[in-house]
Amino acid sequence: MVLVTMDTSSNNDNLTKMKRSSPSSGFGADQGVAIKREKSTSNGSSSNNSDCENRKEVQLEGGVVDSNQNKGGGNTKEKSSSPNKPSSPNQRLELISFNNLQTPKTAATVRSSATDTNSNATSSSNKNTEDDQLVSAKAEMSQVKQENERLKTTLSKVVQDYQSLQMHFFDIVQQEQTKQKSTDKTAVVVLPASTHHKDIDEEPELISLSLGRSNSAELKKFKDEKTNSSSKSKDGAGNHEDDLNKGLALGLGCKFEVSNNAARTELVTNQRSENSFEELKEEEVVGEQWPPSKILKTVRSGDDELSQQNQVKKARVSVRARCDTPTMNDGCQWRKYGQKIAKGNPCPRAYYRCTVAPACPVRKQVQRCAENMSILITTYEGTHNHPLPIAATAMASTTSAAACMLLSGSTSSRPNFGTSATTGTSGDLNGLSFNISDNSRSRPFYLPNSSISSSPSYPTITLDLTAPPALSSTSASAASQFSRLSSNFPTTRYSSTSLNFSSGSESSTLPTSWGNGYLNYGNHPYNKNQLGSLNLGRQPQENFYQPYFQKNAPPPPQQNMTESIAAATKAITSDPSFRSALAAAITSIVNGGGVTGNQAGGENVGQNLKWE
DNA sequence: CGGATTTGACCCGCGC
DNA sequence: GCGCGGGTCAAATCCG
Repeated sequence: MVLVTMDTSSNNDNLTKMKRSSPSSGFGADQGVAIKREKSTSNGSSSNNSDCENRKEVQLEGGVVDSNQNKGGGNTKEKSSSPNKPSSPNQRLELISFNNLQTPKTAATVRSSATDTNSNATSSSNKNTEDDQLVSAKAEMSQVKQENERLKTTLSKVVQDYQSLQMHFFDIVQQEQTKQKSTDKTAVVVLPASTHHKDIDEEPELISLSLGRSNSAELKKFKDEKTNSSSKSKDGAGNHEDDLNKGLALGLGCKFEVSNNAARTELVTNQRSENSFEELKEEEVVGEQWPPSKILKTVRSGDDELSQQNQVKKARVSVRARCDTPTMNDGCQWRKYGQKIAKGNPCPRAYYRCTVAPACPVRKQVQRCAENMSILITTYEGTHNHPLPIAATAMASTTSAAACMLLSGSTSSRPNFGTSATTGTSGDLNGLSFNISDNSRSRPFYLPNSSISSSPSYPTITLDLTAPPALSSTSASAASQFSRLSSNFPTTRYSSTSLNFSSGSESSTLPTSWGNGYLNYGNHPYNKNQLGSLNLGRQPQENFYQPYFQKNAPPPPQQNMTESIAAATKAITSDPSFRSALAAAITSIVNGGGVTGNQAGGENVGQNLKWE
């Protein structure tokens, strides 16, 4: 609803898309109203109403309308010609707007009309007819009044929501501004993970989430920012209009630095957050003209890119899910380049490389769980440097955000997930267990096939979609097990995060259509074949959640990440049939910050959902 | 025939 | 230094 009130004209298409992609409602009146209005306008455009836009404004603005449009006998005529039950949404809109604005006048018109009719009546039967008409008109009027009241209530609620969100946003901006000033002026000291019990308000670092986009564009900026870092840092509280955009630093590339040079990490993240919004704008302009990396590569030194890529590459997201097929169909195109028998697992491990773009660094490993062959463990590594197929956006955003979450937890910016442990953190977000633990130590406890996460130096986040939370899942039990042991290992270099998003009593099977239709805007040129083979069973739900979170999740700079997840998971758990809870939750983090979805080829719904 | 897959060889990091 | 294991390469093979 915020979307509608903020920028009605520019988001019509998005609303249409959202409506198309969200056939099921259920998240409250706001969503329902948004859909209803959009439906009305879209229908109006297809019918004989050329002024549907005006009519929509009438509704949204609550009564400022050209009186010539609705007053007088035209309205009366239209009203009387229409049945009590509007035959179409458009007609209903007419009634609503008419009633909204012209109720007294129209009532008077009706009455006077009735009076005139009475005075001119020559027979009792004729008079009775007029009385019937009058009664009918009054009944209709009361009905419309009721609807008008309902809409007014909805509108006021929308305005209220918008204002509260706006206030929330400005608060966040102010906080970030304050933090930025302090961090710019002081040397950043990254505490060991064991000391990260501080409140989330003290987090000096923002999170840049990648949605599978190439980091080349951002890398360029990163480098530029890096070159200007000293001056900017000295400026401290300088003129930072861009500070307004802090907290929205959700870029399209996973830009976490997981390096030993923690200070650099801080610098990078701070600077990135400073200009991230500008980057988003730039990327919007660039649109689908991806990748500009070729140009940018010439500007950038190879070392920067390599190091950056390595840092990104180190973050891994492992997804455990039940799957009968050899690989999880995540919507992306992969080419197998190797296969190995890993130690401790009779099942071979397959290595895949993303082939959507020739130089895409993203790779994945696929291996069956040794203990349960029905469980497929897919480990993603790297960030896509190309626009992703629609079907792949969910997984990309999920893994990317999960990786960022992991990395944020492993660096100084550890979200306050429930109880904080020294190197292990666990929490419960609306029934979804969430565990952060030291990778190198927890693997033996957590991953049955620890070989899938080969290198202990890689921070790995594990998303467990296999076990119902009621039964203590492997990850949860392992993580809690580790939590007990974690105090023995106070130093953490990389952490491993386990997200158990199994919801309800359903032992979730693999959502083989990761995000297929998740952003369903029709046929996308990519992966038509894959789309055809995808399981469409959960599409409606997935379709719905993204717009919901995009619109409702507050802009989470990293301190709000936990809240975001909590809100997302709350919404998730409210729908027992929802199986792709993970994707939605992560997406809520990503999109809640107004990320432009360029990875989807510029067609992402969230593209226009920028906080202004 | 071109693209994808297979598979043995090779490289590299790590631990002993 | 050596062995082990993970990861990658690239030639061979397969397949549509």
